[in-house]
Amino acid sequence: MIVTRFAPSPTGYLHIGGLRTALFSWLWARKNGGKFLLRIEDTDMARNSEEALKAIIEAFSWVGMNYDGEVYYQSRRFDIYKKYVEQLLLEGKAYKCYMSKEELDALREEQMAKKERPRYDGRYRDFAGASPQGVEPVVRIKAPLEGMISFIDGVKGDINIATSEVDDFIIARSDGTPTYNFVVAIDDALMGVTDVIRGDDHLYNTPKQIVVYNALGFELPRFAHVAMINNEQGKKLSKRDGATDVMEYKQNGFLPEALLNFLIRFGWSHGDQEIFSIEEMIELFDPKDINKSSSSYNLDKLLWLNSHYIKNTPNQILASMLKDFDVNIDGHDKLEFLLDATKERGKTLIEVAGQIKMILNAPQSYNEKDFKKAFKDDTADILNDFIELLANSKDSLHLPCDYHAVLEKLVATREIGFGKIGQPLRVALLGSMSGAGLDEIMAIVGVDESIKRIENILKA
RNA sequence: GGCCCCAUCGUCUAGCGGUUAGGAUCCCAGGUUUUCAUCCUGGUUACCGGAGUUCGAGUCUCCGUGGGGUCACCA
Repeated sequence: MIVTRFAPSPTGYLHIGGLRTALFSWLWARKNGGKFLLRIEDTDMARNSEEALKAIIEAFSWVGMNYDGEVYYQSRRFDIYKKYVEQLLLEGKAYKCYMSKEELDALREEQMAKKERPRYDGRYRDFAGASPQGVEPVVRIKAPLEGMISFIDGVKGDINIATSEVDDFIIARSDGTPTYNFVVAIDDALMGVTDVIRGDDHLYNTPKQIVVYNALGFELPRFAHVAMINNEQGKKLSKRDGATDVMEYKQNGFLPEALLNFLIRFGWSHGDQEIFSIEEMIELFDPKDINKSSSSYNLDKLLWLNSHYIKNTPNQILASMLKDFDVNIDGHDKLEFLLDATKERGKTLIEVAGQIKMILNAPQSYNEKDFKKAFKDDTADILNDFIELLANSKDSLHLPCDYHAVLEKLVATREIGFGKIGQPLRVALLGSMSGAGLDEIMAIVGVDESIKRIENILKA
């Protein structure tokens, strides 16, 4: 069985890079009928935030990525890790190091001054003397001294890292709490994770974790390190790059399907296909198709995808999503017209909501340029004629085509072009010269409101 | 700086030794539309550089250059 996991640390919000690796992991598990687990890496008690944790879970729920079983919290598994520390100590695969933080810092500075790679010098590795007093020791694991640590990465291929790059790293702090690389390896092994898919900023953690796997006799999972998504300048994506928090996309009127579709195309593709439903993603995704190079984040494509998904979302569902954007049209008798007239005109739900508000609320003011452009000497005359025609056939006006017939009649009898009436009419109805179709707007707001809006502009 | 990874249109990418180097997005032009948007058609734009290997290289090798990652009692 395939078991994957997503293991964020609750130190900040879930950003799109994290969501993308989560998506990859989730898809791979779902495709294989396996399990996708969620584990919270909160071993550093000082840096955890309850709020961040909630935000991560909330983001998962918004995009519809469901994890299997309960959420694992590393902070609740300390006794497990402790047992393994004891075991390694007993077996001589780990040892206590009495070097103080100050000494360590001094060593590091010295090495840096000599332009050497900072690394622990192993001074307590084979220490047999009496325990120095006054220092709470840390526990370090014995990393191999010779050769290479090698593994096959599912994305990048063969990775070989010299053991000189991996020092005897700390697995338990002086306060007894375990550290990241130690617990990750234990948890992945204990949870039965078969495929570790994560950002390639973890590539250098992998040899360390392999040291732990080997020391404990655990079987290695497959690793797949996915290249980063950079910002538009090609630099590392950071909080400062604007909308990187997943929930911000929701607030900005993006659909989760659009976001997921957007993200899966970073580093993964299937021929020339651009649009993928969740079902297709599950069917087609394979980590072996992930490409090695990093990519740069760019908003244009997301906007395009979002408008595509908006256009293809059933009106009822759209209506319920629009509630978050100050538009409540549930139960509106012209709901279908309203959304058909606006959903093709907005790249985000915010824009669609704006279009709807423009239709539903009589204009408070008119776009000055449009007003000037639309209103000629005979415009008032034409609009008055139109009001009369509307009033006369008041009872038979229901559908957009009914209104269209009236417009055609006016154009025919007065022998004018559509623009003569269309442009000023649109300014009267919406306040500006661009927007939804005239017939639709009038059908939605009704005859009386349409007449009222025309009368209003005639008074202006 | 050491180590590791990467390199095709502005961006996301296809390509897997022989292609007029394809698609998408963006941008521009035209068409459709009473406006805007949608939609349709067309167009501009790319193999980082240099050596090899080969009859033939975007594709393989090496070097350079550029970018990224990583070097904690953070995760």
